[in-house]
Amino acid sequence: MVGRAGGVGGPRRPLNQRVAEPRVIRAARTRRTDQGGGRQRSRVVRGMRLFLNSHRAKLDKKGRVSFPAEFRAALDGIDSRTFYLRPHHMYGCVEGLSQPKLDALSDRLNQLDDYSEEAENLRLTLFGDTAQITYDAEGRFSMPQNLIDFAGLGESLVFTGMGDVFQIWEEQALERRKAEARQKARDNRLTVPGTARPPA
Amino acid sequence: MVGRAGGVGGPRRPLNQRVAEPRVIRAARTRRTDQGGGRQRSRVVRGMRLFLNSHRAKLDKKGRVSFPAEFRAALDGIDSRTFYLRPHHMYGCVEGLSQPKLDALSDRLNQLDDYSEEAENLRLTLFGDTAQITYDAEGRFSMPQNLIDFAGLGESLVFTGMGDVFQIWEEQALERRKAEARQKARDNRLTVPGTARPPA
DNA sequence: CGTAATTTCCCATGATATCCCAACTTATCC
DNA sequence: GGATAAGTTGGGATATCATGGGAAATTACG
Repeated sequence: MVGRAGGVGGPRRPLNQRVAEPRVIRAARTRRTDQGGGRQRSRVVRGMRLFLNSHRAKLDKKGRVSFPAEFRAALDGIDSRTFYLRPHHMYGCVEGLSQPKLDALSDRLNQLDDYSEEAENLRLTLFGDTAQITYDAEGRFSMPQNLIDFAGLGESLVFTGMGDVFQIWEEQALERRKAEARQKARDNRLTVPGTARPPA
Repeated sequence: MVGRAGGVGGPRRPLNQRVAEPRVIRAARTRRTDQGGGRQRSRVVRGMRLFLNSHRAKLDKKGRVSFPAEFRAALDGIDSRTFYLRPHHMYGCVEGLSQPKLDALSDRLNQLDDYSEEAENLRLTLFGDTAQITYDAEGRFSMPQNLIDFAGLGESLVFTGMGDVFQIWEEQALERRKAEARQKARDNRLTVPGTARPPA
């Protein structure tokens, strides 16, 4: 995997980019949350495309970073330039969420009893360090300093699509995390739960 | 309720003055999260944005503090400069509520039996020390002395967004609280309950 | 009712964030 | 291979935010 070492050379295409494919990803659009019974973990909002692939980017002197064009296109599907960034609670990276994703989380948290300890802990963890971000006409946004510090972001960082969310990593930390994920996926033979589940 | 330390006199409004009666807000628990069209949030009034992130602020010599611009923007969605502050009954911080949130609480408390012990305890806890606050044209408000004392607020304090409410903490106390919440979230793998639930 | 204290309103300034413009690089199309 | 479009990068101007101080208005007290 080569890239912009020292600011010179290297293709600008996303990391591990494959040959050109149609940009519309139909699976996401046709998935319906009303299929099947049982628990529904998340909603897919019509028009929103998935965040896919990994994209290298740079922080400049003013703390600005270019939001990857494909991620902008994903948000374009819901006519939005706004997303949310928060320190990940499990990994040393920044988690990115779209407005619909945040709204879905917010809706579910609102089902909890006010002033329960569970609600207080979840709200603080999910909202207490979550920054609302809007990218500008050039496709850039200012990365909050506390997130730079938390994830150890340097000049080079990587946006990693995770479907309906994305993550932002320091490059080396991402490599370690990916290796761990691959190993665990192999160990567990990587089963993906279906959507229809019998009641508990 | 005593007034400003070092000063004289109590609250400006008579003790038993009633606040405006709460407006009717649909009970949150009976509304189903909308899975189809636009974003609708239970218990959240349309136009009101979430309180997010953490914002450091300072108390000045006159007891004024700048209400964070993003929180002003959140209230702007409902065309309001008014919010409510109360000592949190679970943590050593100040809780902030919007008018709609206070109204929603009031509405739910109105479902309780009048003069029941539960209602008396909840009403006193939630309303007995709640101050109505309006920020001025510069975005500042005067922090009530009893809240400064209760939360141990010094010159530096932090506004923390919790979704539909916010909290105001002394900086070190917030860090401890956040660490606790993150640990609890990790212990529970930050599972946020889904929306389709079997009856209890 | 007069005076003192407190609160609210108004104005100015410095710092920071956002917006705007231009240039460069890379990818795509013909 | 050249032209064009798209994406990225750099810098400066402008707008917004936070802060400090004082004047005016309001409230409390004797």
